[in-house]
Parts: sequence; C-alpha cells; structure tokens
Amino acid sequence: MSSVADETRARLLKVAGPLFAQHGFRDTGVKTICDAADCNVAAVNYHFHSKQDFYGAVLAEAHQNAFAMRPMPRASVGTPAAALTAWLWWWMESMLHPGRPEWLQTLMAREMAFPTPALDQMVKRSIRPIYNELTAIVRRLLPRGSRLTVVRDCVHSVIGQVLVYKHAAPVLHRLSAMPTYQRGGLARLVANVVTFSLAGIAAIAAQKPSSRSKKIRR
Amino acid sequence: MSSVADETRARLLKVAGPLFAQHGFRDTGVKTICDAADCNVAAVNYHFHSKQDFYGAVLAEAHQNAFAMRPMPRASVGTPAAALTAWLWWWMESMLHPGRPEWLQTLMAREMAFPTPALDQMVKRSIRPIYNELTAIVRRLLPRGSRLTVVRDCVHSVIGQVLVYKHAAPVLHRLSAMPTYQRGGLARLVANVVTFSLAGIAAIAAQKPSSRSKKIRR
DNA sequence: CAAGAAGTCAAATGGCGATTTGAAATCGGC
DNA sequence: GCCGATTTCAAATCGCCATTTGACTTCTTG
Repeated sequence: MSSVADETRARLLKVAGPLFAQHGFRDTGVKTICDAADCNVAAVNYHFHSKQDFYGAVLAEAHQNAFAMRPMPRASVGTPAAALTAWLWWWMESMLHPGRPEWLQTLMAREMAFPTPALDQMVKRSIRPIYNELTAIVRRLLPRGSRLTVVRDCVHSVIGQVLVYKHAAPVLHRLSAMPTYQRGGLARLVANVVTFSLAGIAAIAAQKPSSRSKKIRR
Repeated sequence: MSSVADETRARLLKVAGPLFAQHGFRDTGVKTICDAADCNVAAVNYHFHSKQDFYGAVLAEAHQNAFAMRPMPRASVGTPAAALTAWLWWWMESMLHPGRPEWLQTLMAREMAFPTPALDQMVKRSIRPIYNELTAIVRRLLPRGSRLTVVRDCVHSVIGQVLVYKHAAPVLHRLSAMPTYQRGGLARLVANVVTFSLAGIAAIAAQKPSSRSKKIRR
C-alpha cells in the first residue's frame, strides 16, 4: 500500500494492453513487456503471480476503462428501430473507432477466436451483457412469438457484420478491402450496417407471420 | 520416388490437419503430431524442411481436397437473387457442415484471425477467388453505378454473417447460443442468412438511387 | 545377393522464455 | 538518520520444443 511502490505495477498494466492486442498472449514475451515498461523481468512475477494472472488483470483493467466512460445505451429508448440504431452506433464506435483504447476491442476479438483461460471471466463480465441487450432489442423487432433460434440467428447476423472487421482484418487488408475509419468512413459504414440489419430483420419477421412455417424459398 | 517411402509422409499430412485446427500452429508440438502419426519426431523435418513448411504443405493439401470435390458455383446462374442463394448454400455448407474435412474451414478461420506467414499464399489461392465471386454477385444486386465502398460493405455484411459462427464459436458455446448444424439446423440457418442478406442488400440498393446522397437516418 | 540410396530411430543439441533466487537498493515510520 | 519491510535487479534455473546428428534398418536396383 505505498505510493511509489505500485507505480511500476500501473506502468506494466498500461503498457501491456497494446502489446497483447498486437501480438497475442503467447507471442508477447515478458521480456518485451518489461522493456516497454522500463523495469526488470521479475516485476511481472512479483506484482502479479504469473504471466497468465497478469493477462487477466490487464483484461479486467481494460474492461473498467472502456465501459465505465462509455456506457451501453439501454433498450428502452424510443421505437425498436431507433433502439437498434442507437445501439449499433454505440457498439461499432466502441469496436472500430481508431482512437483511444483501441486495443481493448482487439483483445476481446482475439480472446473470442483464440480462447485462453481468461475467456470465461470475460464472457461473464463483458460479453454476456452486450449479447443480452442486443437480443432484447432484436426481440422487439420480431413478431411476438418468434422462436428463440430465429431471434438468435438475427442477433448473430448483426454481430457478424461488425465482428468481421476485427476478425478478418488481416485478410481484408491483403484484399485491399479494409475500409478506412476516418471521419466519414465509420459513419457511412455504421449507417449501412443499420440499414442492412433493419431490412434483414424485417424480412425475417415478415416471413414468419407468428406460428411455424415451412422453409420459404422463392 | 518410392512406394512405401512416403507412406509416412502421407500419414503426417493426414493426421496434422485436425490437430492444427484444434490447437493452432504454435500450440501443436511436432512431438504430438508424430505420436499421432505413429512415427519418429525427426520425420517432419526429414520429409518437409521445417515445421513452418510442413504447415504450409498441410494447408495446400487441405485446399486441394476441399475445393476440388466441391467446386464453387459460378455467378452466371439465373437471376442475381438465385445466384446469391446458390452461392450461400455452397459456402455455408462448406464452412459449417460438421461432416468430413471440417477442420479445413477452422484452419482458414484461424489463419484469418491470427495470420502466420502462410496467410499470403492462402489468400491468393483460396480466399481471393471466393471474395471476388461474391463481389460479382452482390454487384448484380445493386444499382449499376454503385460506389465500390458500398459494394464492399454489402459483401462484408454477408461474409460476416457466416464467419461469426467460426470466429466466435467459443463465445457462442459459452452463451449457449451455438446453433446445431444437424439435419434441419443448417438448412434453416442458411435460409435465414439468405433472406436477411437479400433484404439487406435490397435496402442498400433502394437507399442510393444511383448518385451520391447524404447520410440517411431513419 | 551385394551395395548404395533412402528412410527411421533414440538421443543430443541449442535456444528461447517464464519463473526463481538472493543480494542490493529504496521506502516508510519513528 | 536508523531499522524492518518492500521493491528492484542481474544472473541462474528450469522446462519445453524444434531441429540435428549419426548409427541403424529397410528398400531398390543391377
């Protein structure tokens, strides 16, 4: 409980996020982190028990900083369509905005596709609330008695449209297809995803008047 | 050029795919692979130059087996909507079908999110043709003079809806939201993605009569 | 069937990276 | 300004893993 003591502790936490995000947990050496934080290799094992525990602390810290100063909008705002629009603006800006703590979203994306023991905690703390909120919004856009599987399909379709820019980023770069998130770029992208999603959900809703139905092609 | 000689070579190639898919390149030891293939650790360095080259050979092999016996439908079939439907059936069955060489898609997904030096080759050989084909289909669903960025947004929205089931699988499992790909499950999922995508693209098309336009909300 | 080529093997090598250690330095309260 | 506790440091340790080595076995071919 000293003042100067855990100054390096804080320095480690601050410096590690971007590094883990860029190279992943396995490919980021303790040596590298400590060099960046300008301290000895033993520091991470002294202040945190192990590299794995340290990684967990970084994730927790990042979660605090990100979701505290940028709270998720609740579903109760206006019409269902307005709610989805507002929510998508919030989430896509959180996930894709190039500014500030950009690496947190990258870390989450990384953890999603390549789980470490820290994923369970992250799902409970960060991901499940987001998922539940979107599910609630989508449910209001669908007919009353829609099957759970259909609701989920729509939720996943919305999520996928956003996550693709994180999970397939290396490929999109190689295809020269990575959008620029500058001023206009991100806004245009969000608007398109909103339009696309609202129309998509509406089509699913129209297809199932309420009860069960056979597959509809045409 | 012997007969019994490269029998173990073939055995290594056959056995490594699932292992790499399950644990990733870094976390799959040569020891593990050779145990599974029932041969000595030196084999992989004898038949292929290094572990990295061996991995490249596994990817190439997998590509052959997968896309040779399941060719991609060309865009020229019928109406644009029919083309997208046919193409999505092909791609989603290739990506999500639980049967046979399931691990190839998992390997591709892995490579997308966590590139190794083998990604460049994979993009050129496997991914770019797929991407170009879908782009051609989507372009026919949009107005003549649509901007390239808009076409791309739609392509990515379609891709994302499918990839999410690969890239976010660990999370979806923890959310109890992973769909079952049994008999009816996959068909229903594909049908929903088709409906969702066609409506989404139509909405984007309707929104931009052809020239430029300001952001359209609500 | 001989002899060389090709393949297999157990054991060694070498490097990398997380963790530990024990001594030195710094801090906090008195 | 001193003493015990906390924090830092350079060096050692330890385990893991890809790769090499050199002897041994198995093929091929004339």
